[in-house]
Amino acid sequence: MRKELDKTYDPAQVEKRVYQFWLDGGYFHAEVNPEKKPFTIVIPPPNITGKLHMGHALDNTIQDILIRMKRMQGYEALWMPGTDHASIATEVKIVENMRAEGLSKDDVGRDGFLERAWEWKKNYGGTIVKQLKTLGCSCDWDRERFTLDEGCSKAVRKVFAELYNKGLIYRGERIINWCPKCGTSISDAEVEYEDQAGHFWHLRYPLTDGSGWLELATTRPETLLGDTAVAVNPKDERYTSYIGKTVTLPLVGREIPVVADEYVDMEFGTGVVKITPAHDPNDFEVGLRHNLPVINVMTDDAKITEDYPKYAGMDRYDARKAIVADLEEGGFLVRVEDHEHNVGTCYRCHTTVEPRVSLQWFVAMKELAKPAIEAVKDGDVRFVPERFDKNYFHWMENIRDWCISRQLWWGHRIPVWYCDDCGKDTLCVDGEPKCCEHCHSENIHQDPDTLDTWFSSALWPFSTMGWPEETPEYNYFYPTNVLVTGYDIITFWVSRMIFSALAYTGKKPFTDVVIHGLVRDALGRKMSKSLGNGIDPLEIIDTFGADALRLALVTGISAGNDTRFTDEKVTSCRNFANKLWNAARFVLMNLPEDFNETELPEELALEDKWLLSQYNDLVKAATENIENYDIGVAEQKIVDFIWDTYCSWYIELAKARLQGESADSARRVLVYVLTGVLKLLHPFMPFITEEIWQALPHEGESIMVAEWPVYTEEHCFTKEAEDFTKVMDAIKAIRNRRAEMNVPPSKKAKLFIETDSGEVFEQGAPFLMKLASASEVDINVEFDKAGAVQVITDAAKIYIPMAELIDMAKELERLNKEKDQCEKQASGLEARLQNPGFVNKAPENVVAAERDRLAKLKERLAKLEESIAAMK
RNA sequence: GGGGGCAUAGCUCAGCUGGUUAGAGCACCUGCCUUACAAGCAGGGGGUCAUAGGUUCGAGUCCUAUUGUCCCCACCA
Repeated sequence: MRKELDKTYDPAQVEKRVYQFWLDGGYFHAEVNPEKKPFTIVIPPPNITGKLHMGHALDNTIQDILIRMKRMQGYEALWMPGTDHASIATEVKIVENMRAEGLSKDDVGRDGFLERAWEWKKNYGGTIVKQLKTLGCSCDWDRERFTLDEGCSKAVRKVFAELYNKGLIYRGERIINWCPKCGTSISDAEVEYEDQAGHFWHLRYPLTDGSGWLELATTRPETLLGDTAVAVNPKDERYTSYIGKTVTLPLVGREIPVVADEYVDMEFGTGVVKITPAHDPNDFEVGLRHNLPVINVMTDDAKITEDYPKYAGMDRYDARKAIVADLEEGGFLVRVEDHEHNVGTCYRCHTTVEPRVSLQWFVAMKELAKPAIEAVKDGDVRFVPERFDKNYFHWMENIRDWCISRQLWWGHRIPVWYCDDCGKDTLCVDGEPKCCEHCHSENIHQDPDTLDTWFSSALWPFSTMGWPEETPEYNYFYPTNVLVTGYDIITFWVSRMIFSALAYTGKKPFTDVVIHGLVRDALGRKMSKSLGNGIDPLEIIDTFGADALRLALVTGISAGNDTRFTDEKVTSCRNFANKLWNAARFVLMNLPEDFNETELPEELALEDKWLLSQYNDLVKAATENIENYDIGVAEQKIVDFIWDTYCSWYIELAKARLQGESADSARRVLVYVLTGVLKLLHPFMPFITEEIWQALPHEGESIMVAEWPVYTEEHCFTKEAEDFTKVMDAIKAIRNRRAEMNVPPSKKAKLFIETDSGEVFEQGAPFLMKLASASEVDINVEFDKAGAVQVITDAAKIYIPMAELIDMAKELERLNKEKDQCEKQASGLEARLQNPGFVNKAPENVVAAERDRLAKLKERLAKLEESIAAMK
């Protein structure tokens, strides 16, 4: 007996089972296969600290849609999964956990800490992977990778060594962004700026020679302790005479020079700037130009150093208060203004960063950026939508050296050892060096720092393929085809993958970069922890099913634009799943037990050809849309086809046939087209489509590996489709009229049709009876037209004898109104067609279409006039 | 300061290289338990496509300016 489906689709009892079925079948696994063309996507590796949020859900749904379609199209489709060790995020988490036990990093030591971190990774690192599985992602889990696993680490060390040997990685004292809370440097990209209300303190610094003072303004008075100069613009005549003199630093008493530097904006403030090279990036530059000393006044946790006993140990903000008070007392404070300014904060913890001079490792970016810019300019790597290349160029063209060392323990340790005797570096990418390679001293120690997380994610597209080895996977699957990610991560990750890939593999990492927007809440707000407006995808899956969630996420999306997630959307997607489910139930209920046909019948009826024609067009359009990454458009077309074309029309049409002679061929068409649209829908809604496909007559093991439908000339039934549209138009027009007159469907009425397409309407008669409440259909026969309702379409004039229901005056009014509209349109068209500009310059097909339209309008007008005349 | 997005029905959004009468979903109104589905069916109302110019035979679509709004980058202390 054929499997009975429940009346309502219940995703909960389907999804787990189906996913396991796929896993058991090994359908997600891709292998090097010279017979097939490869298609590869690498997953943006989620952080092991992460929980699946809507952003992941969208990102991975899009990837799954692409990879599932390509797999069905016969590509060897690899979706490479994995996770990111997320140095700061994870380390912060471990530290928090330890704090709960009353322990600090120093208490447990480096090895003890790493042990805990790996333990944590073991316990929780897989959470997000499990969650991706509930979403239905068809990743090749056999190949799952981790940025800190042996292979990735090897790639990291290899790259470090290459850059180091080329002199592109260097160690130096630079001003960097320091997060006092995380206790580490962070790169420029990791700084987020936010507006904060602050103050502008106007101070005066007395000239050492006692000839007066210079007034300047600052937003950070506490950095005064580290001032090593005061600067003015060389062109500023007000201050020319001061250049070369010295001022005495208030509270500190240090004598510091007045220097001239272009950097100073004469228009801003007083035109005098205090220079603190150790705590401001611009001041640092000024300091370099004028050979100024760099005086660091703060500790790692942003407290004042011991060098200033009065303020030592004070937090930078407490020190600010104390210093301002002292300045005021000393008569150095002129006035205080309110001042709104942008301050940099740590992207992980949002603590205000402290610019700080320290010894760090950097990657020299200028040279690496060049080919990366070229690759996008030449179109080797393509952003979708294109406009994001502007962001990319801007970033790449103005790039500064990348600070890659982090004062953290969780990550790839810098493979450099320092000699305690000669002071030189020894690089070692394989294990530990025995001695210093310069003086052979055994007194060496490894750099304690680790690398920026993004250093390893930058290698992800090829480190996961086995690089630096030339593995079969690397040769076959790399470069990858598509990268799918949000616009918020272009600079962090995408740009770094591009330059890394070009520099180390000599190949681009991927061809297309598909950018999607953010998933916002129903009010258009960013989902955030602090607002508490986040929607948990797992809860949505529990309530509505993974398919509904996936469909809701891609409904109406367009590349690069944000989308809103609303209850209504996911509800209607769930409803769609149910609709499809019931359509399938209907088809199955009408299949005899021994029915196993998957092919079309020899003889196709008019409506079959119409449906196949529509379906054929859908196949072409949807495939092209997905290939062009117009996921939202493809989704809409497929859903519309299923709901409207297939369910509302064809199933209803089929009902008129299923009891009769052509039942068998109707069944075959139903099954054929349903199977086809299930395939088209499968990338979007993998679970329900598999469940239904299995219940239908089918060949093969799983819809996942069934053949993707292809457009075929054979099913271009243009003429038949057009003919059948005439019948549909008539049905719609009749329904419309009956609804307007409030005639219930139960009240059947005779139809008299006058038409030039008699044969078409003969074939359509059963459908007029079923769908337009006709009791009988007479075509082109004589009858008494008096008192009949008249329905006019392009192809026919239909009379419904319902004298008792008609208000003749109203009927006449309606006909006149319709006539007026027709005339208006016709005269507009005529004007256009008489315009020589239009006729001569517009393309032929456009002109022809307009002519055709006018002809149809005129026919219709004639019918209307005739009807009006008859009523008088 | 530089760059970019968006502005279309009450709401959320589609609308590809300019070409019929601008679409969908939700909401709203009317009528239906029509034997797959009330998570459904049939029908309906509702838009001077932000504003002002321009290019064109033809503009929601291209150009310029304006307004509003959001974002990214820079960071004048």
